[in-house]
Amino acid sequence: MDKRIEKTKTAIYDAFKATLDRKPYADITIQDILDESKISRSTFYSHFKTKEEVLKSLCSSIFRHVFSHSLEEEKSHDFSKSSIFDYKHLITHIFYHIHDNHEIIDAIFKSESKDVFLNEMRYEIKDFANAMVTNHYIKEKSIPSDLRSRGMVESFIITLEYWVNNLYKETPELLTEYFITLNN
Amino acid sequence: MDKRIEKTKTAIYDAFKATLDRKPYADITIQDILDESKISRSTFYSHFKTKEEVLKSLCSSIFRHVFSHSLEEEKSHDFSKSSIFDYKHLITHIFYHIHDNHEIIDAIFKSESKDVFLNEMRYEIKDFANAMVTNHYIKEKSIPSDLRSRGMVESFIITLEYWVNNLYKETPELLTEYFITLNN
DNA sequence: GACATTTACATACAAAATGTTCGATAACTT
DNA sequence: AAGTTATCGAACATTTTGTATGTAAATGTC
Repeated sequence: MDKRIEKTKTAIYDAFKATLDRKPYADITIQDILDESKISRSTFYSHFKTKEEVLKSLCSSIFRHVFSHSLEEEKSHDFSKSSIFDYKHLITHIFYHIHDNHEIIDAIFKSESKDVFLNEMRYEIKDFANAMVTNHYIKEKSIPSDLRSRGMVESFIITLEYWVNNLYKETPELLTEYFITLNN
Repeated sequence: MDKRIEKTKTAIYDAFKATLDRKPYADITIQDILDESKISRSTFYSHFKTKEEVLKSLCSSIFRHVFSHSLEEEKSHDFSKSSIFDYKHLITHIFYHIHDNHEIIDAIFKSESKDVFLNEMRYEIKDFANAMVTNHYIKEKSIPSDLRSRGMVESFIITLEYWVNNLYKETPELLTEYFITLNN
């Protein structure tokens, strides 16, 4: 990968973050990002089409870090054979690594871009939730399994939201307990 | 209230809905709304500042209808003394009246404006969830009560989402059962 | 280290969207 | 019927967007 591309992209990301600190997301224009990053207009458009694309790309890069680090620290990645305790560890790890990125996450949570961030997160943790449901809730017939796994995704989200709003006072371990409780 | 104001506002709402049918929300401009509604530019700005304001206003008008109708059909409005069965009836009513508005809701759910809609809904049902939690989950100490009620709000949302995506195949009564199950 | 390729840059530009102002006209309220 | 208020339409400056240049600089490859 060309170094210049990475340089340009991080410059755009940084400019976006900086602008997000002093302006609501809706008011941010591409022009703002150009001014802040000192990147030329034509260069910007050779990488992104819209500011939404910048935000999505930024969010997915955050999640790449969070999940790659979380999975690294898990010995077993074979979720088809894993127990509920493996999930607990994994989830706790995820909370830990989310905390590593709390600065940008705090900024995003204050803005209207929060929903874009959360939707990206829903997409990323969808498969985990499906695996958990199919491995541990098979017998339950009273509710469709995709609804159950959507509930699991949402439980994780609101637990995270609670944590962020509560200034990360709880430990990741306690947060995981909350998450488990929300899903019986 | 001046009739002209209502006329203008519904013209703007209708134009917004019509435009949403053929364009993604992000691409809609105020100019589009002006063209579609035949409302003059200066008139628009005397009512709304942005298209986001239009959307929010539209959403809250939908909820006003849904909830006012739902509450009308409930005999007891005193939630501090109501049982879990009263809530079941109320929730079922809400699902019924949501279905009455399914056309615009379907359009919104397909667009990026879905999040604005859902946030408006979260705000509207917050108090119900709080009431349900404080009346029926008092003893539970294993989880903060505001987290519990946030979970209740989100359970409602994903149940609704499931319904919409499933083309309203289930009855409101069954939906309510799903909702209850998601909250133990 | 020289070379071909890719990227970034500065600038310019047309088209579109935004937001505000104003006086004339029409519709509403009381 | 009179006075108030909303709409209209047109004009306008400003901002934003998106694209198209040719040139300079950085990069990866051999």
